[in-house]
Amino acid sequence: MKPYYEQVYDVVLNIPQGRVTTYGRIATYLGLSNPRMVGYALKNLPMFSDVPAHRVVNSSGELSGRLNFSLPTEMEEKLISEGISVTNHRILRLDKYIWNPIH
DNA sequence: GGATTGACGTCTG
DNA sequence: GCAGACGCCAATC
Repeated sequence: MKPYYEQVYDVVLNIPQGRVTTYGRIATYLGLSNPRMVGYALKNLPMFSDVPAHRVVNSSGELSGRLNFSLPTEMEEKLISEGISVTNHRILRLDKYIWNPIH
């Protein structure tokens, strides 16, 4: 069994382009009792990694973790370049872009 | 080893 | 819809 944070990475890596998911969904999918663990795992994310952490937002669709990125502005641009409407650090039509890990 | 903090979510009022 | 309280686990001090 992988450490919980590696499972988080694995789920995030499976998020298709142009789609996003929430901390709670990842936590529920992995059986984590606390969604906060997902955020902690992403916080511990190595700087040189291919994990698209910018596709993970909170339940409101807000980019709550953008300040933790080395380049917060680039994070928004990535989402926009993937076809996701982002305004005021928030995703519009979140229910349209939301993605379930189970799939 | 106790207290604090944190990319959060859900329940209540 | 918004604000406050609680929960839950891991890392850090």
